Amino acid sequence: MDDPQGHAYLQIGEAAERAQLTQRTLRYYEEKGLLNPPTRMDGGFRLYSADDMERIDRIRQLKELLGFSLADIKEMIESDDVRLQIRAEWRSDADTAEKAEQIRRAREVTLQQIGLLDQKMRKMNAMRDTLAERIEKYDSWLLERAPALEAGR
Amino acid sequence: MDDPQGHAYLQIGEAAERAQLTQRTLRYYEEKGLLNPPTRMDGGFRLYSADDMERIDRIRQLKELLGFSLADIKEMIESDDVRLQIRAEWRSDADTAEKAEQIRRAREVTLQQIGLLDQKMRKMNAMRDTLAERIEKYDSWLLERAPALEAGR
DNA sequence: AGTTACCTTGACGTGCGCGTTAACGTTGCT
DNA sequence: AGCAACGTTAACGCGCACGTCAAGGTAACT
Repeated sequence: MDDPQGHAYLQIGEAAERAQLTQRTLRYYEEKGLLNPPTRMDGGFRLYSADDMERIDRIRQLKELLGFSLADIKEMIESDDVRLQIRAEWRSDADTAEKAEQIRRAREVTLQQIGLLDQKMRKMNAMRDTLAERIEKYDSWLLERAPALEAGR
Repeated sequence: MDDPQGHAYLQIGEAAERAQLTQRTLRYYEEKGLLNPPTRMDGGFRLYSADDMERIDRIRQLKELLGFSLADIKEMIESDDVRLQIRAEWRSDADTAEKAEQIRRAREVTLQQIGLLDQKMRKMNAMRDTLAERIEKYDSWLLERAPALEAGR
C-alpha cells in the first residue's frame, strides 16, 4: 500500500523540489489561501496530491509568466476548484442548476485569462518587432562602417 | 523659443503622467541608475527629453510585460546607450573599432532579449492552449448536463 | 533505544519598489 | 511683491513575498 504506480503523495520536501519552489513558499501559499490545506499523515506532515501539484504549478505560471500578485492569483484560481468538483462528478448530484452557474462563472474567468494572455502576447510581439528592427540597424551599421573584422566568427 | 512643434522637453509632472508612472518612481529610477540624469533648468527642475521618455517606456515594458527586476533591467538597457551613441554619429569619429565592439555587444544583448521573449511567448501559448481546452470541457459539460437555461444569453 | 533525516509551528528579518510626509526652493502670473 | 502651482532633497514607512533561525516533534532505519 505504498506506491501504486508512480507515487501519488509527496511530502513537502519532494513537492518543493519538483515544483522548483521552497518549502517556505509552499507553506506561505497555503497560509495565504492559494492552496487548500493538503492532507496530512498522522504525525502532521503535509502530503501533496497530484491535484495539489498541478495547482502549485498553475500558481507559478501565473506569477512568473504573467507577473500577477498572489492576491490576484488567489481570485483567479477559484475556478480551479470548480474544475476539481467537475472531476469528482458530484456524489450529491442535487442542484445541478447551481453547479451549472458555477461552471458558467468559471468559464467567464477562464475567458478573461485568455484575453489577458492574448493582450500580453500582442504587446510582446510588438516589442519583439522593435527589437528585431534594432538588430537590423546594428547589422547595417556594422556592414557599412566596420566590414572586415569578421574572420574568426 | 518655446515650443518648436510639439514640445521637446517635459518636466517631471507631465513626464510622469504621460508615462503613467509617479514622479517618485521616475526619481527612483534615476537614483537606481536606470535613467541617466536628465538635464535640468536653472532652478534645478528636471527636464526629460524625448529620448528619456522612450527609455522610460522601455523600462516599463520590461517590468510590466516581462516582469524583470529593476536590477535586471539596468543591465539590459545599457545597450540603449549604445543606440543613442549611434544616433549621435560620433563627433569624435575616432576608434571605430571600439565602437563596433560595443555595437556587437549590444547586438548580443538584444538577441538574448528576443530569445527570452520567444521563450516566454511559447510558454504563454501553451498556457493558452490548456485554458482553451478547459473552456471546451466546460462547454461540453454544460451542453450535456444543463442544456436549456440558455434563453437570455 | 539511538541516530539521522525530515517535518512542524512560530517569529523575526530582509530586499524590492515604491508611498508619504516634511521642509523648503522655483516659476510664472498678476 | 505676492501668490499658487510646481518642483527639490531627505528621510521614514510600508506591503509583498518570501528567507532565516529557533525549538521541538516524527519517521525510518539500525
